[in-house]
Amino acid sequence: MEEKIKKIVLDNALELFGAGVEENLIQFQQTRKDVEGDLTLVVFPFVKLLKCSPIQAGEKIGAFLKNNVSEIEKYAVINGFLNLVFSNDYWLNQLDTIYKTQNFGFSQPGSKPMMMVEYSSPNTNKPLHLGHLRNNFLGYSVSEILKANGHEVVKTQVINDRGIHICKSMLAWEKFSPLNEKGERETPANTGLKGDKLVGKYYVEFDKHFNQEAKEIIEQWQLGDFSNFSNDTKIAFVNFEKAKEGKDEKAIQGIDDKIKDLAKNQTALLRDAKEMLVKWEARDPQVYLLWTTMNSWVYEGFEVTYKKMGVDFDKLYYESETFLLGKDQVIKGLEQGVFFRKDDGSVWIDLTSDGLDEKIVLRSDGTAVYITQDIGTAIDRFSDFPNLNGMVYTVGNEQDYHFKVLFLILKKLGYTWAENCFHLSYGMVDLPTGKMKSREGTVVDADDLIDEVVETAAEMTKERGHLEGMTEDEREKLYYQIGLGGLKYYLLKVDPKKRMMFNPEESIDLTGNTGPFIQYTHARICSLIAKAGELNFKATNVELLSEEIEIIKQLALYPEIINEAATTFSPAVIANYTYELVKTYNHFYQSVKINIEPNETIKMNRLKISSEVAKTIEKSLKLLGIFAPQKM
RNA sequence: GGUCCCGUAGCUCAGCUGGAUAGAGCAACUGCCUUCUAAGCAGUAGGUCUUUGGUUCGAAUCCAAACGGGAUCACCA
Repeated sequence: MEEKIKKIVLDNALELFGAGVEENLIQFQQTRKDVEGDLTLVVFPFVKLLKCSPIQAGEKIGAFLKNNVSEIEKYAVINGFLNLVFSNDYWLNQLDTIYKTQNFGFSQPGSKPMMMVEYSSPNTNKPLHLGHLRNNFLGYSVSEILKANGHEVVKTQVINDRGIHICKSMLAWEKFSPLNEKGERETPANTGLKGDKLVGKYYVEFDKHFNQEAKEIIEQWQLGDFSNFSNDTKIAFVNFEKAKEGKDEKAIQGIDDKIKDLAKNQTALLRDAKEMLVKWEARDPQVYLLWTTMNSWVYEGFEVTYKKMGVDFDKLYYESETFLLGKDQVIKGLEQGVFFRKDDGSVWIDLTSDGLDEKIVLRSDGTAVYITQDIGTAIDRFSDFPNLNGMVYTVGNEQDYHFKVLFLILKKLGYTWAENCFHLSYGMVDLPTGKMKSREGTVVDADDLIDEVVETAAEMTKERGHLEGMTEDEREKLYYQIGLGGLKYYLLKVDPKKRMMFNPEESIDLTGNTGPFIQYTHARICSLIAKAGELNFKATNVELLSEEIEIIKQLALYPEIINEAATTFSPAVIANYTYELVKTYNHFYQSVKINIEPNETIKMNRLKISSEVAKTIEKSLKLLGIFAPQKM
């Protein structure tokens, strides 16, 4: 409709304004809710052209449009805004089009280029936590939204399964796990612990002993005993201690941290962990066996958690397999002159002309750093999927700089697809008590949180739900759908880019802008339709109420909303739209008779509207990874 | 310190490609279930859109600075 009006205005600009007009002068906006109208044209841009008041300009354009666009029934000018009112027929046609269109709002599958979405990408040394939940829900939802918008999508992750952090868990398990009566160390099988939890426990265990050993070393130094340490260490320590004199508390804290780092670097534990990493890289059979064993425990645990979260992946990449991939690319880039080598043998890229720094891409000993493998993995993915057009990396905003550098390097290496790589940079999740810190035990565990949320949903649903006729299994499933739906909605309704506050109490709320509120509206419509008897949604000629037009208006926006959510990679756009739609519908539901409407034609039309709302809710929730129960 | 992000009601968030009187939810207070699921609806109250300048017919929205908060600046990942 906007296009139609725009075209008519452009075609008749000479007659209307006595001059041609630029297309961008024609600005539409949604009519304010408190004034009558279905679409608003901003007339300010034409005032200069017409050399008259905004009101006169509006009247002139309004009269012209009313005479030339059959769907426009009337118009009114208020404060330089031309409010157009569309005819009853127009809205009936809109409703019928929405009803008849398969998957209204979605684009033809495969009509847009193939995209890869990376999300989750956890370390395999500890269980998933609240931060991973935001990451996973976002990545999964963005994938679904891109599919809805016509893209083919490959969901992926790169599993951080190697490195010093993994060795720490392994070492701690070997050193500190108690033996049972059979002489076995702790395993998921003999403890009943979930694999990722068990490995995580030993990561914490490592840290505990690590800190203890560092503390003892510092105490030894403070007594002036440097018998087991190098002269450099002694000098460094003495200098730090000197530097503390006369400083304020904050500065002293900073220096103490540096002393602690110094001590940590001297611990036997870290030395052993590093040694283990070297052995791992040399494929030492014993270390490799330990590594595959403990990783397999973690994967079993992760699988349970992913299933609970309702996310999945099409293709997995393992860092242990990809970490060397980038080295060849670096050598190639070195030949191309993209990179340069320093005297010590390390390889760098100079990004100062792009406003960034120099960045290392290969260590002096020839080993790969983090970004090296990311270069390799990206290129590898595009060769694995020849039709791949772009990639979305769902990674927290603490890595903004990393991705800026990565994309720039790929571009400089000559990969044109680098322009289609996007860092979906999401903000941290804060708790009311502050930041999550694993060391301080303030991390919210993903499994525990989901269990709690489902438990609460169960209690509330037993209290107020409509559970009659449901089996125990169906009830359990419903509690899960409501609990998890609430949690997902809570994490997805906020703009991904923004840091957000996670309030445990609010996350299980059922009222207001929440998942269960939306699910409830869906269930209520399902109940209406189930009780309505035989349905007949043929196009009819009825006089629509303003409440009904409001709903049709919002339904008609759906294609735009999906497109916006897809191009901005923002599930929040879907969440907020769905919430608005549900509010509009609930207002209608409470003030208008539906099933109890005596006029059959009007009743059917209201059910038709209700049914389209239910379908839209169901589709939207699915885009967010949330189920829409029929009864609750 | 350099770079980047953020600052809207008591709290959590929408609105930000400039447009009308800045919106929701939670919390507080009032009403509405003999009628389709009250996990609902209607209403009251709550604002210096951090501040100051600039651009503009028009600024929460764009630009600059200040203040406040955060992230990042490893031959870690």
